[in-house]
Amino acid sequence: MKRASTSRGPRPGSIARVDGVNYADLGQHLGYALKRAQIASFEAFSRATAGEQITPPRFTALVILSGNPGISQTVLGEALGTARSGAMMLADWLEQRGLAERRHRDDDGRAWGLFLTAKGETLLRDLKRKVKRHDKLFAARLKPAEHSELLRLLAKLAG
Amino acid sequence: MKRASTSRGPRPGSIARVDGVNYADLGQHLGYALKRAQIASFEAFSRATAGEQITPPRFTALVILSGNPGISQTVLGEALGTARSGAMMLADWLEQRGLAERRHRDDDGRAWGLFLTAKGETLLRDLKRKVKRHDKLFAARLKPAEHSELLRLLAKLAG
DNA sequence: GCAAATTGTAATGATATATAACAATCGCCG
DNA sequence: CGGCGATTGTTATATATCATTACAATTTGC
Repeated sequence: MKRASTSRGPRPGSIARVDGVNYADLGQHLGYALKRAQIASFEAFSRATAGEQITPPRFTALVILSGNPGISQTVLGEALGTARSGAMMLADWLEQRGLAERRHRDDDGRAWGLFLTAKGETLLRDLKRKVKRHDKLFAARLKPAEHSELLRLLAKLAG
Repeated sequence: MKRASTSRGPRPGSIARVDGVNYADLGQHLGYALKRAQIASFEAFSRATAGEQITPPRFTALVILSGNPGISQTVLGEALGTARSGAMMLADWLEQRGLAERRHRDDDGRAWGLFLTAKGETLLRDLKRKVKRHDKLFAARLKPAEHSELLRLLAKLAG
């Protein structure tokens, strides 16, 4: 459906810094700082994946499928932090575009295993490259040491 | 409406690390790391504001209103990164609980100025204290120096 | 075998938020 | 002064995401 982008002002959700507005000590709040950074990162992601209809959850699903061939939809949902039904819709979406497929499982008649197709693998490789490049571009404001330090701190924070 | 919280497994959206799942190099992606950290932070925020129906955008709106008395709804929307209609609903919500009020503007017959009420100021003071305390608690995994370094890097990243 | 739990699925609902349309008002420019 | 475009607040509508609930098929444990 492609985002319209006909809007004039700052892109929705961008939390732009507006001139003349006093933001008080908002920057001291971890949550606010994280949100702002995440939005900036999301914009970089969008630029990287322009054209394709890839969202962060879809990208994550591709990565996890690639690293865990035959994973069940329930486990995929847990890994993504969504309800089973959410994993379902993701799987449907991937399947419809021929990026993944469901295969019957021998050991369990209820469950289906999810597998990336060759097309899915190819797309993922391409996406990873683009995302990494844009990540680097986007994080160019940081020195390399700062970049890795940030990743370390975020991981530590997320526990 | 208060979240149901009847769910059994990991809280939706938590992106829990699931045993036996291979996450590949997901942790190297800034966007993923940010999201995970933000979710953890959001949970801390929810704990801090349990009882009240305060969401991060509402909290941000309170802070901005406090620092910018008489701000217009359009500017508030820009500062929050939402469409005007979103700022509208936020203002409605705040007004309904007596936390803010709209006052006519002398200089512009179309625009309304937004002001925190005394009740709003009081609530904000209380919230700030709680949020700050939980932020610290939540960020306890980081050393104080790391905490401030993280804030600095995030701000630098968000530009 | 049979009850309970699990899996995938479908239908529904909630929520947040963007988009579009509209009236009132302002500001500019002739 | 008059009119036209832009802006503000507002409302209604659409959309996207995601949880919740219910259900059939199947597995597992007793």
